[in-house]
Amino acid sequence: MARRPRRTIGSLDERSDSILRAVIDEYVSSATPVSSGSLVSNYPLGVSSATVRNILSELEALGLLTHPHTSSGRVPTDAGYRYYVQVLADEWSLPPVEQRMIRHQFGQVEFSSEGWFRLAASTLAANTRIAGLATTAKPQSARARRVDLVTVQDRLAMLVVLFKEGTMKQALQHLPAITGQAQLDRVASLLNVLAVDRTADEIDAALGDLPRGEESTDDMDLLRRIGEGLVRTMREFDAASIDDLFSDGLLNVMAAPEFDRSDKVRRVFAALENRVYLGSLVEAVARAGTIQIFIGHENRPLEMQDVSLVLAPYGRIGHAIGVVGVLGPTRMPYAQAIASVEFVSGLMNELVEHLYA
Amino acid sequence: MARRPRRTIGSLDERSDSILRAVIDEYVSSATPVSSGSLVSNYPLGVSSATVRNILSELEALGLLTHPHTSSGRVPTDAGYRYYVQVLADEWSLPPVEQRMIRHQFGQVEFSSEGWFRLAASTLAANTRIAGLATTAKPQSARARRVDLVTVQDRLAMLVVLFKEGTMKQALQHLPAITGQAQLDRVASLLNVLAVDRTADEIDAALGDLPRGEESTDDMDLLRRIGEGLVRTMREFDAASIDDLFSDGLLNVMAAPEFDRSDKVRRVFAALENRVYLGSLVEAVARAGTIQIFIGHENRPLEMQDVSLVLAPYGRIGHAIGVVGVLGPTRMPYAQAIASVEFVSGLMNELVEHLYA
DNA sequence: AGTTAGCACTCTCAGTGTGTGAGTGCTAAC
DNA sequence: GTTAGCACTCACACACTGAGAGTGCTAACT
Repeated sequence: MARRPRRTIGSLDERSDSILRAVIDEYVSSATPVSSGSLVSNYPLGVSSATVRNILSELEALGLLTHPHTSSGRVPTDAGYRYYVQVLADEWSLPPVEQRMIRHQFGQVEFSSEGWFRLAASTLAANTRIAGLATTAKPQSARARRVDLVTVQDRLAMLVVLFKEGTMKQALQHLPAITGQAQLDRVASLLNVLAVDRTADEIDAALGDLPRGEESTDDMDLLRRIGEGLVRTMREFDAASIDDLFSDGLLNVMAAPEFDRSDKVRRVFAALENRVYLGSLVEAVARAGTIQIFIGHENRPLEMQDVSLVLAPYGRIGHAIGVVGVLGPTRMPYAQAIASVEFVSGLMNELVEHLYA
Repeated sequence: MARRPRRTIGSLDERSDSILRAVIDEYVSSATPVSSGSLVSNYPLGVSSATVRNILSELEALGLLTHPHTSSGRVPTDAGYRYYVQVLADEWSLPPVEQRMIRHQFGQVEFSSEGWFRLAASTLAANTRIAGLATTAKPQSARARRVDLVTVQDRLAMLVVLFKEGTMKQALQHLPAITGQAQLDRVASLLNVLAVDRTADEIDAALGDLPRGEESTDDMDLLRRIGEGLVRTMREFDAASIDDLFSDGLLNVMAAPEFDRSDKVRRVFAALENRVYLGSLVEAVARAGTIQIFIGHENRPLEMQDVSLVLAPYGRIGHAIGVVGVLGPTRMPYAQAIASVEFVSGLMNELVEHLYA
């Protein structure tokens, strides 16, 4: 042990590193506990299985590996994966062929409000063989780009808000009196003057500044009323940390042997349906401004503790931000996942940049 | 056998009916093969288990029941369920308390493009303990209610189409030259004159009728170009038989014992992700104009052959039609499912009627 | 000292019996 | 036509077994 540098958590000697890397690579691809013997025969370690065993038990003492039972091979712990992504996996990058292919696909798809997000999710799923996720780009405080009013019934109108970031919302508006499309058009153009390029708070303020009192006309009343509806709609939009979530390849995850029984799968799905935790992750990623990895027990909710997520933000800091990433069993190909997610988020960045330059 | 009326498929005698009903009810709630003994002790049949056994084997000979193995109880076949929904289950209806509760919930929710559909799906899921489904109401040939053009970049505009039925689509439009919002507004109002209340084909025809040749102005060129984009967008919308599909309670289905292994669940999910078959079902239901039930092997795709669907249309025939329904294991509470689906589809009918009167 | 061969030990896993209980189908009596 | 009685079948749970994989330890080697 004197010939090798001393090891502490966060910095093992080179040989331990390469053995840990080998264990994880092997386990990720085989999904079965890996034995000392299989390591020496499949990896150029240059030592015997006995030596490997010694090191394996050191790694186990450090908490990076475990033992399902006495006579079985080693399995990485969450801490092992964490060390792997932190120290061992920072070199990998997506092969240029794949990069070109993905770029090409993104070039193909027409923008259609969802097209890119679906594509991002499905690209990630196809590339990593686990689940791909993508959220729409959402600003902290959305700005209106255009507001429209359309009659639905005598006293019912549809308010359509198109945001600067490309998404839109619609809401029904009850009207105090029978109102024709002509009047709605007038009010809509007033509302546009008031609202375009503004946030909910700014529109609210502008509404307050409107002349009040005697000279108030029908149009003015309606403007105020619908303006309030607009502010409410925009505030609702602002409040959510995820606007829309696209996923693809959940079937890949279900196919993993760790999810052979459906109750395991169910837990993951339950977690995905409850947007609260995902929202908090998205916020964390947006705040960090860079790729983040959440491994197994690092996830708060019990039902997410045997999955890992790799998430990266895209968009413009301070403006609209969305997140793309993958979700899979803790036993996932982290290096590849990281590379893919980083590449796709970079691509999404370019697209956003290009579209809203 | 002389005292009882003769039995053929489609009309059993009363006692056989009630025993079949008992078998199915029992199996639906217990999920285990039901024995002659459990029937006599849980249902007021008034005969001994031996007699029940005789009838059970008759029902089996008719193909309505099976035997997993010699010494086990009976399990309904798909044909058994079919007989059940056709002959035995036509009396059940939703208790008034539930009806009021559901009505109330629908009253609560603001219309927000998706609200009702989500609610329909989740109501059905909650009520039947299986998965609820709802598609948006989609016309065969959509009519535009309003068209909008918004600048995105110098040579890029967003075309927003709001349909009469409440849904909307957006698509990017490349422009031949740098174009300001003012010009886009002019073109949009021309386009509205041309397009409002018209179908894709009608708009296409109207575009053809536009004056051609020398006097063509910038606006006219743009109008033609964007009009074509509009027609394309509308035709795409028309082509799909499902616009949007909302589901809730898939977790309920996963919890069923028949889906304990995740590969079974996977098949169902795969089937749901592939919209083609679902689209064909939706079309069948819309064509029939009334509730339709698809049991197990009656479903074409292999991966759907151990689930059943109960689907009912809503909307206005000839106009927009959507579908609500449930999906669950073939072992589902059909009577309750039928009642719930019929009630919710009725409710959706009212809402549509009210909104687009 | 670090490394390695050898070996005993442990534990899973697949295969095999075995007994029990549930549930049927048949038969003969009612 | 119905039913009690009974033989028969079969899944299931349990225990046992041997084989194989893989470890941890020890003693020898470099």
